Amino acid sequence: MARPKSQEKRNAILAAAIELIAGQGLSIPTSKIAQVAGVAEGTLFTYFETKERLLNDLYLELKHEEREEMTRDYPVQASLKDRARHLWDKYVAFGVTHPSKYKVVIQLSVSDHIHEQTRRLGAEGYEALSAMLQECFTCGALKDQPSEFGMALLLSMMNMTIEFILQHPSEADLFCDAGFTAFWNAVTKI
Amino acid sequence: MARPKSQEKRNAILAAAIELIAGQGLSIPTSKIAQVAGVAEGTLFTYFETKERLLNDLYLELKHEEREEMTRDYPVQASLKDRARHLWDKYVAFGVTHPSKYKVVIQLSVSDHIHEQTRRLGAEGYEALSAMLQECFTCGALKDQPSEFGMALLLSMMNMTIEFILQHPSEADLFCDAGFTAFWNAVTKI
DNA sequence: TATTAGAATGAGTAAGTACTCAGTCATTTA
DNA sequence: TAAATGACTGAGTACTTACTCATTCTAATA
Repeated sequence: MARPKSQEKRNAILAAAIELIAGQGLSIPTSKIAQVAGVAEGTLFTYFETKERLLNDLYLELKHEEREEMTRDYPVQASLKDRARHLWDKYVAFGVTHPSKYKVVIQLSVSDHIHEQTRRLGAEGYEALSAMLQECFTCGALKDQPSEFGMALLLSMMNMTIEFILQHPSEADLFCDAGFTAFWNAVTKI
Repeated sequence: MARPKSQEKRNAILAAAIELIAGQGLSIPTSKIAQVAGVAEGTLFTYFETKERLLNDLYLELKHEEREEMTRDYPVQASLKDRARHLWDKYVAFGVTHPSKYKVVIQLSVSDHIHEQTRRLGAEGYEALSAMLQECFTCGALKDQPSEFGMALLLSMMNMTIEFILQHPSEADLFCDAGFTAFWNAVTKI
């Protein structure tokens, strides 16, 4: 029987954190985040115990969004190549249309603020993707490698493509295509 | 006519910064760096005007070392594939045998501490590599892409390989090989 | 409507941090 | 050897930051 926390405020804090971290880096003060979110600094700490917790929660939130975006409308019945292409396009589109979110995930990933536990949680839920990759591998030059290798390869190539498009936005489709072709050749050719 | 600065002390400061940043991140205090380097905090500031300057100088130093390592013993007369393989092996070996240096470059790259000017300086000196890449492209699926795309692709695949090996050190050679095969297929197949 | 749990506030606090500077010392040159 | 330059030192300074807490407000229930 009391005032409930508001999802809206929580989202406002996370949104402010995204914009500020993308622009100014992880050392942005909590006071600034609260200010941009339109709440008092104390309020930030009723939603997130510590700044570290805020960063870890933010990381999970973004990873979750990424995964949702990738697997929305996944064409289960389509050919292997079309399914791979679907994931590729969705992930790249997510990064390109939300550059701040993309930058924040990257910054958090290489920082020392994200706990091992958080990383593990963020990497969950990719079973379908992993299975698909396994399938891609079966006849290609990488058929003896563990599926984690393929996953790492795919992720790094998608990230490279996003970063390249962010620097050369006028030919986004061209580079998205080129990136996928490179990946497909890397994985399926002998 | 006075006491000269010592290259040794400068190196000690940079070495301390590498180890500490690799382990604790960029927010490591200058006092700690000075302490580990075995000099007074004030001394650090006679070698580097500001912490930012220290980070930018460190970035350039590491980029330079990377490039030196890559191009040492470059087999100018060898086949295209052998030359590509040489660069691949040297770069990956550098990252794997100097994980702290590798981690620091990556952290600096995505941070907001490195100036545009510094980035440009760090990217200089890759003309030979760029020409070689152009040659790799000529008959492959990526023949219409700019050479920067190939460069970005190569770099991201090498970094992925280094990171994967650091997590699975027992089969380093296997993954180094797999990574190169993936790259070669990505770039030369149609 | 009255009660109450607990959300919201923001000035305050304790702990750092980058950088300074007055004094000391080492090295070079005249 | 003496003078002069500037490197070396580390306590001190000015500033920033994550987090607290006494107080005020709000909404859900009895």
